[in-house]
Amino acid sequence: MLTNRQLQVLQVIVDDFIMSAQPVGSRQISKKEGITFSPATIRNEMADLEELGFLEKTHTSSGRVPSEKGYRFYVDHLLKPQIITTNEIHKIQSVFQDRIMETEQVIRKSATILSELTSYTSILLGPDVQLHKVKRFSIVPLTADSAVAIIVTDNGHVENRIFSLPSDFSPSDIEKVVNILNERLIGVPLEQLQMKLELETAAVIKQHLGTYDGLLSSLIDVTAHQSEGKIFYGGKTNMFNQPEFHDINKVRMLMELMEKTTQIQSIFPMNQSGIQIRIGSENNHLAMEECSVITASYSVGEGQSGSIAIIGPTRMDYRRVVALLDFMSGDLTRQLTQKPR
Amino acid sequence: MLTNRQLQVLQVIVDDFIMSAQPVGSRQISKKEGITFSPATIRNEMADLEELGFLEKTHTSSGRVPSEKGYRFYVDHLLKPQIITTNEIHKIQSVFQDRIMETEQVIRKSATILSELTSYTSILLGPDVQLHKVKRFSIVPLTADSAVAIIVTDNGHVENRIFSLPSDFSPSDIEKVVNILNERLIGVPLEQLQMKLELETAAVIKQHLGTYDGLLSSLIDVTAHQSEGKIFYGGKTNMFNQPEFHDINKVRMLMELMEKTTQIQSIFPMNQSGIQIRIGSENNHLAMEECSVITASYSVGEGQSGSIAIIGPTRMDYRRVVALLDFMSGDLTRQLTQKPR
DNA sequence: TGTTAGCACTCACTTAAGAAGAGTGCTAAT
DNA sequence: ATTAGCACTCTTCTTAAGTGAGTGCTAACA
Repeated sequence: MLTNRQLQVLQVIVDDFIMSAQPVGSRQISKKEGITFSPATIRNEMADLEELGFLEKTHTSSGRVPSEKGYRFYVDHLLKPQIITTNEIHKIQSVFQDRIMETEQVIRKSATILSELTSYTSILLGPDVQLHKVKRFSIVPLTADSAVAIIVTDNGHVENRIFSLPSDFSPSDIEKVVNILNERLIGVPLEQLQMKLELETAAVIKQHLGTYDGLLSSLIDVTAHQSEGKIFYGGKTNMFNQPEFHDINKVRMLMELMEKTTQIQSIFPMNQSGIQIRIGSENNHLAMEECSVITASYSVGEGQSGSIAIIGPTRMDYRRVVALLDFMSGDLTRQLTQKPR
Repeated sequence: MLTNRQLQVLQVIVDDFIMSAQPVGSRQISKKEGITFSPATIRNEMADLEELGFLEKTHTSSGRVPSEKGYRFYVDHLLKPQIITTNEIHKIQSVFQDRIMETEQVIRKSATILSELTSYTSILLGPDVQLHKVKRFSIVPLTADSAVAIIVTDNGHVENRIFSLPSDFSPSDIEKVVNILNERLIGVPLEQLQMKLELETAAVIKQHLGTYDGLLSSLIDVTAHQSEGKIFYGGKTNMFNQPEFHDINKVRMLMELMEKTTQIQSIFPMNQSGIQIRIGSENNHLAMEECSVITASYSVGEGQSGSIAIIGPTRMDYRRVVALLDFMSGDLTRQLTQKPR
């Protein structure tokens, strides 16, 4: 168990290092307000804290730097919630000010604002389209042998895909198919669409139109390649401003990571609500060994949810980012749920 | 006018520097095959070439490096067309191998392949949607006071946008409007849509439905915010591999440039066909003072066209990039025009 | 017993100086 | 006109010494 004084020293060191990015020395600490004991005493405490694994030195005679364990402790026990300013609130709420109605636009703008507010990089995961429900099907023929299938979901999202038509397919056939689809599949969540189509609707279509295997497989194909939750970034280049990322290779690895959608998906914890903080190697990713990721989630109506993340150096301003993410996720949930989309 | 020997020396220097990124010395040149004269002679020629502005030194006693003017001359007069390998041809053509039909997917994949092939950064501008013609309108009501408008174009592109409905609007009203729109506006290019809507169709709608100013302005709004040609990148991080971009600030500026869509648009020459090469400061952009941009354009059917660009260091492999861009733009045009989309 | 002053020691960082090497420009010989 | 020879320049690498921030330990002190 840590003594009060040790807690105090740890807190000051982390706070100071977050601000300055420089190893913190005993003399420097002794000058902080609230610190009543001498550098020598602080050195003793620091030696203890280092022994316990909360602090590290960059070399034998440098000041101390928080270790991952130090950050973890700080985040778990020393993080006092911060109140965000009305200015920040206004800025976050400005996402909705000009009545944008597409969820996608809202998320995109949120990403930008969040990165501007934090000066870190933001990653927003769009709400999971898989849970949207079909509102309307339509098929628009383009040429003799191709057409575009369009699926509108209950919150106004539009999926579309071009597919090839069997050669002997008439406009009235298309109309029939569209009617069948709209009769049978409205209200079905996208994730179940393919299954329903194959198991239930296929038979009906065959019955009404003879066997149109080509069309069916095309339709199934259409439903198979639904886009997953899209990813939006804000402030990708903000990393360049962090002194710990003046090393080309670190920035490069991060940038490369962000180009790979599959890898980025994996930094979001599954099925976790509330604010999650992952520090350094907790991210299980080489490129992010010196990064922390703070995630929150928002939801649209019941069930559908997306995620917000801020990725910054382990030395990031946890207090502020947590407060901002907390508010923004709440605001997004509130606003996106309010108006049915 | 340059002598034959000067041309030869300039060619060797540029070729060598493109490969090695190191200043080229007289001794090194004298060892190249085809060079029959001594280092001393070469030094004399180099002094002349420098005086003429084609070469530069990095310091008093370094080897020579091509100047911008040198590259320009090289590109204009010394660039012998290169034949691309069948391997490269296959790779480029693989874009179409799995019968992707969405133009957007094709472009996206092309960007990736081009960056892999060149190890530079590729930027592809999607074909200009403004010239697509309306194939079908539809409006799908979402809630009592909102609906999504969908425009399908003749090549299968789908635009959609949520808008608010006047409060006293019935489903049958919507049907009427959709019918009117489809009767009047099919075949109209997107760029003229707003104008036609305001000038011609508005009156018809009013006549049939009484004055629905709210709806009209919403519809006009829908057509106003058409997405411009989208931008796709390939190999954004390839720049990190170029030795001249080991400087953090240069990479940062480039990355920031690529985040700004408006600025990126401006690197594409307007209304130019064929291969265009812009070297260094010819790009009129601070971030690209040490970059060259090679652009080509492709077209989809008649009229609509998009652009391809490769951005790399001024020291880029012009021969190869020109050959690849030339082939790819031709292939894209051929394939995208072939099947009506 | 906990706290603190004092001091030797460590290590990164900076500056200076010298040595090596690549390449040039000029002059004189071919 | 071409080229060999040579002095000169400038970068880069290495070594050495000096500086300063910060520590750990010991001994004195409250």
